[in-house]
Amino acid sequence: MAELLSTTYTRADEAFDCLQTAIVKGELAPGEKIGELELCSRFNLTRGPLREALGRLESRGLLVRRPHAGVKVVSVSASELMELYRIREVMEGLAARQAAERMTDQEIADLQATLDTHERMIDEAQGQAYYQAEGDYDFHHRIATGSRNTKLAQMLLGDLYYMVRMYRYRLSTSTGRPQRALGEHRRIVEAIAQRDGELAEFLMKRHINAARQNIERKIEEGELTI
Amino acid sequence: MAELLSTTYTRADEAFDCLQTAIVKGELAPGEKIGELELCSRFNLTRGPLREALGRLESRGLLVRRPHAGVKVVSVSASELMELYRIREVMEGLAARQAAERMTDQEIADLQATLDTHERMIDEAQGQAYYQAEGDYDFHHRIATGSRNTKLAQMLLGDLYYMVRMYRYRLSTSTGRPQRALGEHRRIVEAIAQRDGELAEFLMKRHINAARQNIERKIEEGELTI
DNA sequence: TTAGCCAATATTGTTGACAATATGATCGCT
DNA sequence: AGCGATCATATTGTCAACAATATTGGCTAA
Repeated sequence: MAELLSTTYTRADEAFDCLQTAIVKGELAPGEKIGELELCSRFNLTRGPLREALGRLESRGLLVRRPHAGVKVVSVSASELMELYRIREVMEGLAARQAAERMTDQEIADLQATLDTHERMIDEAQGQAYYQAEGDYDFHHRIATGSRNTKLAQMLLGDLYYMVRMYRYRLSTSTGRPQRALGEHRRIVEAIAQRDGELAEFLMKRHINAARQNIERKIEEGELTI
Repeated sequence: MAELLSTTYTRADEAFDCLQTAIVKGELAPGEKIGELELCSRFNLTRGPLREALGRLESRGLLVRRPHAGVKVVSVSASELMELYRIREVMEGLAARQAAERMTDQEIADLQATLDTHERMIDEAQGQAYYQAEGDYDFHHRIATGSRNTKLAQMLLGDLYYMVRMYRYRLSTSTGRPQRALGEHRRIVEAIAQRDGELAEFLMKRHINAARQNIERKIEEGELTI
């Protein structure tokens, strides 16, 4: 189960994907100190590719490595998670502004269709979890790529989202407010459709700020523990 | 020339540093396809640590790797360089705002002293190049760390700065305007000293925006070619 | 009893050899 | 003569053994 992609898929890539999803899904607990050979047997890998993957993961900030002492998954504190949302706020605001300037009409139409799908899922109620977990990231993913800013998309999709998703899985109890979030999404897309970059940036920043405050409040109320 | 740091320094770290500085200084030209064994002989390394370093560099976006085809240094177009400045604008704006809220009085005093040093260097005229190359990054570096936002500092210092510095070296003819930049720096520090985060963010964004427009203009005038 | 030191051990870092694959040139065919 | 396929080569990907080092447990001494 490897040669599915047209481009050749090396063992190191496989190791990287396995470890990344394992960390994101919480199968490797934060703060857990884990040995290389244990990881090898667990994912049927050999140490060479594994070490290369570990280097990449470390450079992405998902784990830390002390020489001769082993690797351990990063444990992000509540305050650090809030800092991630501050970064998302400004970066996704920029992405929304540039997306308003550069997305094609077709992409915008697809984005609106995506929101329709999300709405149906929310109406069918059982889709709440899906909406929060996947739908939300689908929306933000499209805007990041729509910005046509390669490095921006790379940083958002490659670095930040995995850190945030890691905690979305952990505090799996959906953070609520799907209807309100959908409304915010709709207004952002409207601004993009009207090519109003300034408004799109403002709305996106406020949207992420609201999500941050929502999580912050739940943490303070003790509903979520990190 | 290796065991200088208190923490143990592995060959992979050495390889990573060597390659990174080589790329930044332009010793490895962008677009250049380079073999692993050539890199090994050039930096007195063996392939294991080298490959680990290559993985890290790739994940940071400084080079691309195609399986069985070799690595090549990324070549950033002029428009992509401008996109990097857009990202810097929002991220460093956030850094300035958080620095205004969180830097200690001592750190702010040090920052002001740093600017005095820069001013002396500019007055002594020959320091122009230094100021632009190192002094500017010293200033931005201090603010990034002063934000107390670990991930933000990591992304700015680890990813963006190396990409930008890479082109600062290339278009080595100092991009000019040191006096104006120094004045902008001073005003940013004043806002931080007054704990006015909103103003600090505004001034920082305008500062970076000005730097971007300056480069953009020089490129259009043909003074700089990328 | 506890604190500090030392050694054994297990883990990581490194190395060199082996296997798989993309590239480039040569040869044959149209 | 131009184009395509095939094969040799060189480079990368992978593996397993060796060396170096941090940790852990035990021991000694205060």
